[in-house]
Amino acid sequence: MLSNRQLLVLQVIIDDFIESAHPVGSRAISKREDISYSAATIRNVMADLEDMGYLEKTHSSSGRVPSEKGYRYYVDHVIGPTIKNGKINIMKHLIQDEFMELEKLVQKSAEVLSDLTSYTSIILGPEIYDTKLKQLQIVPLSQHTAVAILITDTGHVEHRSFSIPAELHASDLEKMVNILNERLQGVSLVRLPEVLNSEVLSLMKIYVNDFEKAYDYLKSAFFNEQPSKLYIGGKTNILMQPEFKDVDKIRSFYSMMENENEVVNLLRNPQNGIQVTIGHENKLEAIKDFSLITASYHLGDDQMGTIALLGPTRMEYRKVITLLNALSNEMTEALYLWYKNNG
Amino acid sequence: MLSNRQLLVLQVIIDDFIESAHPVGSRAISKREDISYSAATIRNVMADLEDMGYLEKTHSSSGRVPSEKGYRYYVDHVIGPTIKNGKINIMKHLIQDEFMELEKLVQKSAEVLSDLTSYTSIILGPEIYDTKLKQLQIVPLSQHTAVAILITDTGHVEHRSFSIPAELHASDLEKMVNILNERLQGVSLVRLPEVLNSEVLSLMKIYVNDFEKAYDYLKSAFFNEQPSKLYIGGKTNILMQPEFKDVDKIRSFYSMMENENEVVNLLRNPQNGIQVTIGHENKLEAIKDFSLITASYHLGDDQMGTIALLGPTRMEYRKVITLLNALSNEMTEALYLWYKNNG
DNA sequence: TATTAGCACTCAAGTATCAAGAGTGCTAAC
DNA sequence: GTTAGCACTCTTGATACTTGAGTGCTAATA
Repeated sequence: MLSNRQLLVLQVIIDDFIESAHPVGSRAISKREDISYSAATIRNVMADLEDMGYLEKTHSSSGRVPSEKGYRYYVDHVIGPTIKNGKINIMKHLIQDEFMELEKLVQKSAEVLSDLTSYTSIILGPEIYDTKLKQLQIVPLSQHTAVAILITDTGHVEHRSFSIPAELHASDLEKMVNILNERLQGVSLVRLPEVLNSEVLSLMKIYVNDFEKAYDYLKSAFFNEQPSKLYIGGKTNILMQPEFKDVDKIRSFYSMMENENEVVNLLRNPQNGIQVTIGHENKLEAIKDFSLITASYHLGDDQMGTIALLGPTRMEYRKVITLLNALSNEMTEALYLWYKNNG
Repeated sequence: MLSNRQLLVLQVIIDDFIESAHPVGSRAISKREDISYSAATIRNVMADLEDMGYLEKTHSSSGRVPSEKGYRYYVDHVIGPTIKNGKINIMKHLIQDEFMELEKLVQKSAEVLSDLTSYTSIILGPEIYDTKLKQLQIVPLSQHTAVAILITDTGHVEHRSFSIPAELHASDLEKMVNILNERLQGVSLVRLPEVLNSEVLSLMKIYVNDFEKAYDYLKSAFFNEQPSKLYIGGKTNILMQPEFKDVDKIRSFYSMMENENEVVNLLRNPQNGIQVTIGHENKLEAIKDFSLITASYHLGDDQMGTIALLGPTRMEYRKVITLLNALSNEMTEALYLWYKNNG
């Protein structure tokens, strides 16, 4: 347990370092208005904090720098309790645009978020779990090709072109689409493959010649790859940070960002609320120098998606956490409204 | 006009420099098997080439480095004549996938291209000028919202969600869609706004209540923004190049790449064939250190799109130009086949 | 006359040395 | 318990020196 004075010093050092990116010395601290101790006293406190693992030196006679443990303590005990559950109305003007699709809205939010901080923002989702199939259409383009279009009740549209096998007759295709629409309308997307197997397959056997081929086509066209909707904003922001002067670091960061799967895995956040992962707490090698703050947004009980900010461990935690918390609330609210209008 | 010897030396220097990224000295050249002159002779030649502006020194006693004029000469007179109009079958396996959409195919090509070189690849298009509208659909999602879907005869799908104004009745909406489909089917996309104005507007006046509102909605939903289909591959590749150690350069490069419009403008290439822009020949400040090689691919007479590679001025011109030339041929052929199947 | 060997000269880049400054830890005094 | 004082450490930037690669020029050579 830290004494009040230790806590104060830790806090001041972290605040200072977050702002300046330079190691903080005892004299600088003792000069501050809110500190009434001499440099020597501060030095003693700092030595204690270092022994406890909250601070580090860059070399034997340097000022102190927060360790990851220090940041952890700072986030958990200093910032955490002060966060109010507010909103800032970042998205207000975005939501008002009636043409705005859900996805555009999210994308826009990612941009705003990265502009507001100087970090990289990542937004995952929304994955609407009880999204239901609204309509399935197959529009023939020519004798050999057609485009399949899947529309959900949330206005999300997926499409896939495919060639029509010579064996499959146009009439069969039509029948198939009719069966599918009849049986699958209103079925939630996650249950689609299941229902397809249990209910539709048998029907197709009866009515559609060469149903297997058709079925295979259908399945591969829609139900294989679930594209994760990932929006990244401000990828160049980390280049502003003094800790990323090193080209190798930059490269490993950008390589990671280009790999969607890795980023998605990073964000899969089982817990609710704000989640802070500092430096080596991150499982991914490429971001051992980074901190990642994630927040989820919801509709009802289902987690819908994740907003995150990625920056150096020397991050403006207070600002970022407040912002992310607010935005997550706003998005939850916006989704609720949006959904009410569309439900 | 350069003498044979001068040309030889220029060529050797450029080849060497492209490979090593280090200034090339006279001794190194004279040691080469294909060079039978002493270092002193080479020095004289180099001095001449420098006077003519084809070479530069990095400092008064350094080896020589090609100037932009040098590269220009090299590209125009050394490489240009040797390029054969070949194909390499990069895309062969890509095209065989029957599910592949045109856009995916292009995207994949961009990836392959950047993997094959160590530069950044940019592909624009395909913009199919005589793409025709196949079908227009409006699927209501709820009382207040609907999603409009536009399908072209090339299998391209655009969609936009919008809210239905209270004043607009469902029956009107339906009527409108019917009118639109009837009148606009088969109309080429570029002529869409025009035909909309001339033919459809008057019809709508007659049959649809509150046609103006509906018309406005429609227009804003589809005909405003023409999304340019831009695919970029290997953005991290330039970080491998030794000339981009400087964080500022990296930042300005990535900032530019994030701005789609700028990139698109870069590629709008009025001419056919391969186009090489070296260093300061580029209009965009951010790529004054880069060379850009563009090639167009076609269907018939219309230019359809552009493939490009962006790398340092010290680029493997021979390899890149050969590759791009081949790929442009392949894409033209692939499009032809694709179109034949779909026409 | 064209080529080459030789030599003095230049510059970049790496290395060593030094001084200044910021900061520490410890001790002794308050 | 707090602080002043002091010796000590380490970084940083400046300066100088060395080395090596490379040049330009001149005079000798084929």
